Amino acid sequence: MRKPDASGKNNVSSSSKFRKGLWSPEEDDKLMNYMLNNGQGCWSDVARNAGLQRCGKSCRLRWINYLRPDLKRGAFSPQEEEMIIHLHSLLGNRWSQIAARLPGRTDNEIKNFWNSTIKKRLKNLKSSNASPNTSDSSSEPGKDVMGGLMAMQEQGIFSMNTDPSLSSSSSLATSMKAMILNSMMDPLLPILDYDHHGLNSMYGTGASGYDPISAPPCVAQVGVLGGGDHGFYGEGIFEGINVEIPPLESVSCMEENARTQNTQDDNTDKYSYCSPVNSLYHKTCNIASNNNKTDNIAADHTGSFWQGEELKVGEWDLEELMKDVSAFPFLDFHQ
DNA sequence: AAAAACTACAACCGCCTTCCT
DNA sequence: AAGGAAGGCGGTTGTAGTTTT
Repeated sequence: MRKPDASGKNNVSSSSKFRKGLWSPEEDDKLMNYMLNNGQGCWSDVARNAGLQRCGKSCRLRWINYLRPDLKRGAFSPQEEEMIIHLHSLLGNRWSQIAARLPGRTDNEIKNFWNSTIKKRLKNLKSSNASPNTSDSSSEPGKDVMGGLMAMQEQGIFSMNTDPSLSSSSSLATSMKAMILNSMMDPLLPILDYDHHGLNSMYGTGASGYDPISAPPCVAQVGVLGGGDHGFYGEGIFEGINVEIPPLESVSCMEENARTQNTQDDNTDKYSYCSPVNSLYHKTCNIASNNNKTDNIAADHTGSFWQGEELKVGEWDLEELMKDVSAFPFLDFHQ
């Protein structure tokens, strides 16, 4: 942390007229009062009009990460932890999108939490789970995966639904377990990159190039770890389950819905995206008011997930997915 | 008790996208 | 269409506080 400058004289670099470093209580008061009285406008105007020697960016950050009244304080709950792990397995390091689904939490907070706590925990888990006899794990990754799931379940990271009717008869469930576990076990691999085990990036077209933003839609053939060598798309068929996943911003068809919802929400507090889950998508639209198409995915309630035999571009609906965790029978977020 | 090591997290930086002129 | 300004985001840094040695 940087030292706050109580005098207000220092921390103003000679090359910039703006103050840097920790915010003093006086600055916080100024910004808070201004925001509560005037609301958000152009951030550089906010800084100027509030009488702050800060750049607009700094004010924005301070407001979003610290002063906003709807922020939750305190430690993450176990449920939030589970949610973060789960969302990270789906979204990678897209902290803002993860934060948008955790009311009252900021991307910075989640990012810090991940880097300081979860990442370490998973790393420890991974090393403790790595048995001395590792020869089998490379040839039978599925075993490794299930072992890891068990270990994480024991440590309370999440619980597995052990109902055999759900876990053993469903190749999809098995595949999803493996997918999520893989990303959990190695947080450095954003989603999947299991070239040699039949899994590959769900998003990218390259073997290891994870770029969900630029990558075109691809067909992810959900298979079981330890399957063939053909990767996650193309010719490799594992269990005949094809899931076409669009890049997250391929949602032009959703924007109309988002706009409609925005209209309804015009009178709501634009800064408050702390809301009940069932209205989270409304708020997400507001937060995404700057045409953040990615977040608008969350606004689509007309899309379907796992409903059709083949999902089309634009039907990937993460919010729907998150809303109904029963889509993931192997994960129990309500323990 | 003091020093070293570690942890948590606020804030900055730089890049990218979007908006406006 | 081009260019600049502003906003948004993820990565990284720096340090106060805590724990360990």
